[in-house]
Amino acid sequence: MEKPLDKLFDKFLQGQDIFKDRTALRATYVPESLPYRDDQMNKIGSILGPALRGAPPSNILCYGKTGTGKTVVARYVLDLLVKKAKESRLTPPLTALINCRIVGTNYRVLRQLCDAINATMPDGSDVPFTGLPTDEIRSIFKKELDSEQNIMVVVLDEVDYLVKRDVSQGNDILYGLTRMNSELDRSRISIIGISNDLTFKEMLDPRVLSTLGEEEVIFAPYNAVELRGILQQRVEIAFNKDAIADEGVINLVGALAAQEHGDARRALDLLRTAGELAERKGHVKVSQEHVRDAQKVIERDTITEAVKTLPMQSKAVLFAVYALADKGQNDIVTGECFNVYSDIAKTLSLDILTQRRVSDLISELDMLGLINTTVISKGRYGRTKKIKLAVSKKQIGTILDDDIRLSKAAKDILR
DNA sequence: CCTCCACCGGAACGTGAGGAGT
DNA sequence: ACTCCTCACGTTCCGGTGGAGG
Repeated sequence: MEKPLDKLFDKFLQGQDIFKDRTALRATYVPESLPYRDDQMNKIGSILGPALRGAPPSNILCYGKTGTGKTVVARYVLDLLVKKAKESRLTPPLTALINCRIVGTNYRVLRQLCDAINATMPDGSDVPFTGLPTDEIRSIFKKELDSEQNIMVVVLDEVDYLVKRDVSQGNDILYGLTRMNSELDRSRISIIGISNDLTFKEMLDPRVLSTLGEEEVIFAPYNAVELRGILQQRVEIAFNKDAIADEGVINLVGALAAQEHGDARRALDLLRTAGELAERKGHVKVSQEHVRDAQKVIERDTITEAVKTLPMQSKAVLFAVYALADKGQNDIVTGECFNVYSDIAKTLSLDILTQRRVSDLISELDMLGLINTTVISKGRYGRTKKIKLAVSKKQIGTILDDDIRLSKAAKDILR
């Protein structure tokens, strides 16, 4: 008698795996060479170079859209710098890579920095997640760093989030970091800021900008040809020979990603998902069909994920927009949205938030890309935000229906 | 040209959870 | 037990504003 799983596992045993090393397709993977980014690498390298002789490098700001290789270049150059220093028996610079989207507050940034240099509390215990005054953690960090003559290179990935979340606080954090050099005796810090947002500079305090933006490096999006080159490089590491059906597969992935402003991360994601789809279906080769399916899967997953992880109040607001759109309303404005939201919140026995707050939630949904909003003026009839769903009604509908509380409320609200 | 609507969005403040030190 | 932190999430208050209609 044949067990159903036998066949499946046999396939894996036969070694007809599609992937050789799928980590090569992940965003965190740093390949041995980075094609098309020589200019940027040289520039960053020449700025950081003095660190090898113990001189403090200038601060750098890197700009470029997502998936243009900013982070990977920074990683690559830093790794190489440390390696070179070790080879020549010099003290390697200390490094820290902080993602400001995740580590978004002054305290947490400082804590990460402490972690990176193994700074500890006076009694030797680890620095706590919370509880200390920020000043204190700051001085702990300074003391530890200054205990020897150190050069520290701090990479602040996605710095724009720091400032966007709270302009004055974000500026404080950056100002505090740039000013720290004048408070240190022996050591020096230099900062590499990485931003997706080109307008980010405008939000910066001039004092911060002048020190932080001493040097600037621009990362242009990859074009379709370059994307193909990158894919080619990774395919050889990630996939087994002949696992890709034909040239067209890579061309297609490159073309699709090029449409998305040349996002290489996206391209690699697409390729990996396509490979996984093929693998799961038991196919031996990745075809263009798989790539197309992968694109749908990725899009659906990101939206579903975004909606599911939304706080209840935001879901209620999103649901209000959905309900209005479902009724065939074209011009949804904040006022209406708030009214419908109030009803929903009531049926769900949620607290009813103020319109001011709901307005903020709407802006958040906009930033997440779930809705689109534009501020319009209707003259005599006021000024408001026009709201549109940014994703298909059907999709939002099915996701919201999955939420038991919401789907119950839906029956009451939708007519 | 002026008015005035219906909001926008900044600022300051309050609350309560989560945690540390004493 | 009590004080002192940070921080997410909300509220209150309010000055600001693009443009249809008088």
